[in-house]
Amino acid sequence: MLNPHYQQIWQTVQLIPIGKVACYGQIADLAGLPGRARLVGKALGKVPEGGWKNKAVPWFRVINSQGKISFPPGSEYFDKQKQLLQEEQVVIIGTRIKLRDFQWQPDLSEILFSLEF
DNA sequence: ACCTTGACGGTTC
DNA sequence: GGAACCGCCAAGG
Repeated sequence: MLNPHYQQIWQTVQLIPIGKVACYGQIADLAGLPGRARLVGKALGKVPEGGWKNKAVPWFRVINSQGKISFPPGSEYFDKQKQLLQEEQVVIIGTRIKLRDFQWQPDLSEILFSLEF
């Protein structure tokens, strides 16, 4: 039996559209876990390699509230995440992404329709 | 039951 | 913008 909170988090992350990003706290809120941004980070670190429910979890679309990648610059995962984002046209200036332009802004109906808690 | 660990967040300087 | 500081809280040991 896998941790139920992790599943909610992975499911929510799968809703982030291509070319958009979301921050940890935002995912926590949408997943019904307000105030648990750090749990989102933990959950993403435990994403099954082969995806979940036959779909890949786009972990790389989750960044912190300052618009930055949460891995140390220069680390393997930092570079990988940066590359994957750039491949879908997300613009990164220095180490920063303009949330104004690229943050996912889901509407209520979108969430209610796809989330089954 | 206690302690440590986080891919965090906001506040402040 | 950036660094220091503190609050947060489930998970896992």
